[in-house]
Amino acid sequence: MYTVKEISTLAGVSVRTLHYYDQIGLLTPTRKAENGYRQYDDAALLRLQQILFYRELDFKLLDIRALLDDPNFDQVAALEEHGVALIARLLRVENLIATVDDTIKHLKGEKEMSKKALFEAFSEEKQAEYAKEAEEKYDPEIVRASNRKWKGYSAEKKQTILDEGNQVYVDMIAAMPKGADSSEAQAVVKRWRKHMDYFWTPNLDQLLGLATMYGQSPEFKTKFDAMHPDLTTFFREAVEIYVANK
Amino acid sequence: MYTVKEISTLAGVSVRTLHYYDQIGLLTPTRKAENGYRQYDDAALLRLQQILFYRELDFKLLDIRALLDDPNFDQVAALEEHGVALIARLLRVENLIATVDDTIKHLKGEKEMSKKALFEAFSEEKQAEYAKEAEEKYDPEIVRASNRKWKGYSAEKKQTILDEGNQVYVDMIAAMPKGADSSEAQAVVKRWRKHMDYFWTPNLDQLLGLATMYGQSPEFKTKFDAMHPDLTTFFREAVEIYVANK
DNA sequence: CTTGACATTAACCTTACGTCATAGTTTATA
DNA sequence: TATAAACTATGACGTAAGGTTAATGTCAAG
Repeated sequence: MYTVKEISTLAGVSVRTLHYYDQIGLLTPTRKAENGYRQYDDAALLRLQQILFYRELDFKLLDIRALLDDPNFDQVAALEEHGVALIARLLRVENLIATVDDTIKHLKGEKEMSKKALFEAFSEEKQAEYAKEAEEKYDPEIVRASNRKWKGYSAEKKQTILDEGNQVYVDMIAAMPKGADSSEAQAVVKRWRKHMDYFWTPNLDQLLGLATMYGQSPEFKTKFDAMHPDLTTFFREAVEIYVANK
Repeated sequence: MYTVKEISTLAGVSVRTLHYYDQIGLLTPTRKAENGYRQYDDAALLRLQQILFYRELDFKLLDIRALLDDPNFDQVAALEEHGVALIARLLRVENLIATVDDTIKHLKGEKEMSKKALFEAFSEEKQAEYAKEAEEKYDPEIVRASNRKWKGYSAEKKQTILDEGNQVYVDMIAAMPKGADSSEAQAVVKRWRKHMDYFWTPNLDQLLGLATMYGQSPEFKTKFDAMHPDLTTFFREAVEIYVANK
């Protein structure tokens, strides 16, 4: 048997919260001692864990109560639905982070930003985009598809594609003196994106992730460094700008 | 001059919200017409945009008011601080998504899970971990440091490191018949992680990201496929298991 | 026998609005 | 021009999930 304090520290919730959960009938103590003290057993503790789990998923407490008390409730369906919502949330947070970064740069005078760009992160279209993208991202099928795509090419085709890739890097080096934000560099990024399409179709986030990884893997770094010492940095910068300007 | 309704639809907020913002002095209308109607100009619209921006970052409305009204407020500092909080949020959401996936599998009977694993996502240690990781992730210095590290090696050293890397992949292929969760495969992953250390020190998230990217970049995929057709898939699986077991 | 840690209930406070209710104003239409 | 539809205003209450006192009771240790 645990006291409120014990449960409180074990589960990391406040005593007030336990009182409240008792009050709304979400988690009633196993029994009450003569002195009126609440007492909880292991089953109660487990139930609390479940409550916390769903609470973290932004379920309302009363919904959680209904869910835990109704044995007919389809937990899997509810979770899957919430999984998509979570991915949308993830995308929104990622977008916010990018906006924060951009705004800092903007305030430091390192970056020009239109009012539109500054605030489009929470437009309705963006929200819809998050939702759509979330559904795609949640589908593991999409990853498998990209693997199938590559496997479908013949050996020569593969070689052609790789050669085309190398040409992109060569052109990128040529564009370096003009700056990462030059139309030349941006055009190369665009071609690179198109090139990636032979394999899979990365979204903007993934595109940036790829460019970043190019600078973070020893193997790649070596190859790029051999072509030009500043290529990885420049490449990432150019992609960053490309992504920022959508 | 805009009416409440116009602003409301333009900015995607309710009329009630505008009333409320007026009430707390966060966004007072440019002027009030004789009939008492609120009227807003473009400046007000811009201020509303700023309000929405900070609101989205979870600032309290009264803090936003203070922030926007005080010209001495250090916006950059506030944003940077909030950037870290946002990354922590991102990590938490990522963890939640993983937990949801696992829980679904668990409910479908596809996966064994200890009670501990089911609920560790919101333990205090985890929260602390998020915060710490967020600070690291947010610090751009860390990226620059990894570049410096690699540049510091001599040419022979670099070659040695790359050879060691290839040896890791060869050993990984050798471990394939035992399964991705075999101690052999896991040991190779551990070595790979250590190997990466020559270049930078990825955290678990980044490790997984790297393994994923290996399967998503044509260049890498080609190299790996040449060694063994299932290497990328197996490699990622093994890293996934490694990361899951921390 | 006192002190400090812990327990109880009760009641008000909080945030950022949503939701009526009531009433005046403007605009579109019959 | 009458009237309905649409918009505006203020005021007041409601909400979720507890936080924050306050007043009081209980228990183990010194």
